[in-house]
Amino acid sequence: MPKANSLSDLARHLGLSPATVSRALAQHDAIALTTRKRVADAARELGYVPNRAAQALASGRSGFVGFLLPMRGRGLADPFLGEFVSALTEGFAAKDVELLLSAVPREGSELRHLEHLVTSARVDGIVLSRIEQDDARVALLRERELPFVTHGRIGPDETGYSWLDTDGEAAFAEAFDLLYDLGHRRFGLLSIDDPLTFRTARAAGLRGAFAAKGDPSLSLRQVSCARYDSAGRARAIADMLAGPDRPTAVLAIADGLALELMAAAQGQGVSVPQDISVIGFDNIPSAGHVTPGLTTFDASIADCATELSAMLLARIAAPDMPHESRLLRPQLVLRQSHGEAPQA
Amino acid sequence: MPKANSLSDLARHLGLSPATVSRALAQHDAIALTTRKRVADAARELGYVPNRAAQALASGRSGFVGFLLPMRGRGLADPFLGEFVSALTEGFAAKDVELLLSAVPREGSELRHLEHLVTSARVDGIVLSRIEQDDARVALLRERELPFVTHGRIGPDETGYSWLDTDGEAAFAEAFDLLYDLGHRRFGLLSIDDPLTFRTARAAGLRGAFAAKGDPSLSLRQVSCARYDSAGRARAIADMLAGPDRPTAVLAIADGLALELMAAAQGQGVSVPQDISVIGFDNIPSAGHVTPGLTTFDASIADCATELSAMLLARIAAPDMPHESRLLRPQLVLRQSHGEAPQA
DNA sequence: ATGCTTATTGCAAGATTTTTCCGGGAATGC
DNA sequence: GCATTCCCGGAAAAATCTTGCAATAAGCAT
Repeated sequence: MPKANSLSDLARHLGLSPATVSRALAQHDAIALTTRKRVADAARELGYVPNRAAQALASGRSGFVGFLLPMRGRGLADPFLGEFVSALTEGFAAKDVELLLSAVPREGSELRHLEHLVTSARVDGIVLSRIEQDDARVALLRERELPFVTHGRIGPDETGYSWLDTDGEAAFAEAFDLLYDLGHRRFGLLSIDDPLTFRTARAAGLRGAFAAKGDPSLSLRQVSCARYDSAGRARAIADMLAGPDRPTAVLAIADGLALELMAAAQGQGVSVPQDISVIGFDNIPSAGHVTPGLTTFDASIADCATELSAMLLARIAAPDMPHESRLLRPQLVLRQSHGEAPQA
Repeated sequence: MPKANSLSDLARHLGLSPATVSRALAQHDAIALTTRKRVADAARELGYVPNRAAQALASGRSGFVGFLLPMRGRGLADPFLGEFVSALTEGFAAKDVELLLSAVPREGSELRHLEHLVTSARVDGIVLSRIEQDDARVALLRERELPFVTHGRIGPDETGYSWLDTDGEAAFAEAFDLLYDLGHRRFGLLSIDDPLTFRTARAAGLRGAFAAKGDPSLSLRQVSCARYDSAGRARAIADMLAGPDRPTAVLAIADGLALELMAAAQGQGVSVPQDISVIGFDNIPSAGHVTPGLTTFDASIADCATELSAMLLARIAAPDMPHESRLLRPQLVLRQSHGEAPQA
């Protein structure tokens, strides 16, 4: 069995021009159906597979979508990164698009890196996550007119780009109400310093629900720390648990923090949930494995990724369509880390 | 500031030929150092970034490395996938190579998919994992002479390709000896049905150590299940725990199984480690979060990935070098899921 | 027959870079 | 001063596919 390695090989073998073969394989309807079939059969027979680089150069479409991976060293990968990229990859595969992982160097500007990625024409679109206030990456991509979607959004009512977000505001309000109804009055919010917008939304949700009660006996202790600084986290957690008037209910911005808080509390004889209730966010696998199980919100990261991939494919196919957005309501997973407020 | 979008733009601007500019940017020593510097400065100034597709077409190098991602649906991604691809991505980034994630469709041959990937010239190399007995993918890549490295190996003494593996044989022998010294005599091996070679190696390690004792009071109960069938796993675990002569020490081929076994045991009033000792493999995050903490082996997946990326880059740079291999000794992480054998 | 559609296919020009081959100028040695 | 060597840089080909436009063939009405 001979092999056809290039389009012209295949064309010669069929007695057709390369142009016709190219269009036949792409299912152009300018090509007779019988010809298309003949070409497809021959291609399969001869094991012809188009060269992606040539395709990209000629068509201006690379067939890749980019995702930026910030480098931060051992054990600091997002716990749901695997699930997220898996679902993205699968979503794109339906349209024969592949996911390109691009490492953002530890020091050096992520924006520069993104610009490089875009101008090298390596990708037809970008999935952006970890959205910040005034995110310069969003501005760059809009200016360059490269299709992109974001996981998270800058402000509450964005219409200038396509985004998907989990409704952290509603979630934290729901958590507050749940705990309030269980008698809690001294609340804590364990947050992060990074200017990621999900932090703001969740905090706003909590504060909104808090203010809505108009209950003068309510108090809120807010503590935050740098996300990837374990000493800083320990300090923040210690602050949260310090003093006789420490909160009886703590909302943590992410499960990782919630788990560390639970461990620290138990380490100093404060038991969960009898003395302190803890609610997290994300529902990472460990949340179900600790004792007591961590009550948290499931943001169904894989569904987000699937949805994002569909949104991005749509934008790539029709860049001038109006922007879409989706706000997903995270699901409260009730486990054992919350309970009634302790008697004063 | 003008923009140079193509090599000829830049060349025109500099009054040089595209050829010279190309070579200058690639640091060929046929180009005067002063010229190289002048070109580099102009490129930075004008924001020139080479088009990757054109580069790939002309040079035959895509600048991408492929990794196959089997699709199996929600929540079934490997728990260390995130860490693995993160470290791979970072390792490749040093040489400006990016990682391409290619989704292997749920049904449909992985081999066909791989062949397609290779003949489309999308990637300069491949990282292969989940190595099986007589793995056809290895054979294919060798035949096609595409650089690749494997995480795992087919047989004990492979020299026909470059591999990196964790020494599961030594690890399981070590675990056996540890438990034997704690007085255990009735052993269990909880394994998987899939013909992945790490299964064989770990089982061999256990059986070798077992046989080496020559102790007639020793017994071994072996149970296995399909990896992604939760009913099957439950059945296997039930079998493992059934009967009055159930093992007092179980080695699980992977942490996921170990955790489920622990939960099942505790669910039926068998306490860990008083009644039964459990040791896993992989050290996934949850292993440290469960109660009691799971004693397991840390295969330091990120180190493996870093090493693999270096090996593959070396092969791509010099495809005719002799093959390398690395056998990494996993580290036993002592937690609380193992202990002395119960009194008979 | 003639002319007009319509349906198919082919030609040639890109798309952008790398790479091979080669000419010309400068430096070197005698 | 002449031949030889050494560098440097230019022209053109090569890599493979897509696409706009031209061309051919076939079909049909007049």
